[in-house]
Amino acid sequence: MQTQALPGFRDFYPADLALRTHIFQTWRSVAARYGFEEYDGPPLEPLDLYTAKSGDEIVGQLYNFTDKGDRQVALRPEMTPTLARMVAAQAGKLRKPIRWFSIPQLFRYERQQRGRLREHFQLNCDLIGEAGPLGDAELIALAIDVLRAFGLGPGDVRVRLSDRRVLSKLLQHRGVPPSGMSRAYEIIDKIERLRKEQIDELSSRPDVFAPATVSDLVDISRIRGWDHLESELAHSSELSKSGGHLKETYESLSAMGLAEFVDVDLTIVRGLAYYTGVVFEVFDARRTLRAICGGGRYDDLLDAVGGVQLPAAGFGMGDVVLGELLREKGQIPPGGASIDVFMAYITREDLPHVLTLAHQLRDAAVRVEYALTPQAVGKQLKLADSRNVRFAVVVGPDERARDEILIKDLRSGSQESIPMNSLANTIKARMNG
RNA sequence: GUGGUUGUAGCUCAAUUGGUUAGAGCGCCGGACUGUGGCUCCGGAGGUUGCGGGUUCAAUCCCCGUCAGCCACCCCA
Repeated sequence: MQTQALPGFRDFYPADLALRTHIFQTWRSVAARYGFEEYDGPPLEPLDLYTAKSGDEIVGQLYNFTDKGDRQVALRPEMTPTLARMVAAQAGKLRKPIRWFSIPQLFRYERQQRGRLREHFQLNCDLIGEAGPLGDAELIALAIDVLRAFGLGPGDVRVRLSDRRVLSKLLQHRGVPPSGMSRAYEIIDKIERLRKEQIDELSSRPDVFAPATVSDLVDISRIRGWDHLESELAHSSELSKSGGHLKETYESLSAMGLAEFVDVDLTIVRGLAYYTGVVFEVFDARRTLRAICGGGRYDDLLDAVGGVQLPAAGFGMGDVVLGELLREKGQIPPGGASIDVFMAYITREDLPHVLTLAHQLRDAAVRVEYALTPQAVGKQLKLADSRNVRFAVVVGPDERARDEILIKDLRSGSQESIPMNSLANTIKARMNG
């Protein structure tokens, strides 16, 4: 008998599930502010939904198997292919732009590390049928507002914003040939994680992006902020034109008052091959955790998956790293009481009255608990206290003789006798008070 | 998948160079307090020292394997 969940999988005890619920509620409420509608798809998909796009090597990272109908299947590692299929199937009847979000549980067969499990939940927001920069800005603003709703500010989280079209033009301008572009992307992507020796080593041998050099790549990777980038783009009108979309995206965010969260930074490339334009990631400001959120524009994917030409952009935000950051920042809401009233009784003869009254309260939507095994009153109140409950009601022979019960406010310690038949009204009145 | 590192009670951590019965705080349970919670005091339960093997008179400690966590790769949700 296994005593632990599988590696990379989580048990959600009530306190853990409370945090998860808090995260999901916040996600849903902010997505709703932007007019996004929730959808879902199957957690199990045909394997080739993923291999067609990413190649066979992705299989090593998937939970895949052959089902009893001899189908090659996989637990979904991401939502975008499912979304692309769903949208493509009904592209003709859906009003554009489509604003959809989902909170899928995703799976990945990889060695786990902190912030990276084999299973997680991810908020996915996608905007389909809009090619303009305002669409990108809308998504980035949504991501930022989600984090703001969790109590995080620009000192806590940073959006790093790039555009592959701009990066591509800059690389081209420095002499990178089309054949060396993906290698150059790869190096830009990891350049700030490389040690100096590794950079020197790269520089010492000719690479496929010649005549551009490693120091060209280093220069580009050091561009920080829109103003800096804009001055780099001023070298040619073609370069300048390539930055138009990113400029409008940035300026839109600025007009929303969100520019203080955003750093233009071309080292954000993102591994997924299907991104075609603006890409962004969100990190904790101290950069001690993995990316909290990532996304971008993927204008060709729906065509590739479903033969429908629709521009699209989206992002994903996982619950694991976000949860760690919230814990670090003390933004985990305290657990509230699970019940409103604890009913205690003195003798067995009092019990039927407790059952009657408790049920009346429950019918009135009051959360009630009582001892299921007769115990000393002190113990019953001790249990009530550990439940963090507001009111205790004591039913005993003395009170019953007068047709009353005792109601005690466990916060203040004050108590009084009230008529038995007024319990529900009294509780409801005091709960609001 | 590769390399490194860690593993003692539910949690956080102790335990002389390998040496009797592996301890403490918090938490949990019980009592003081048989019609009143929190505070205090007292008591109790809880460990195959991750697991398996080896060295030794003797292993929590040294060695090997394995599992799990963490870190760096690979890869990226």
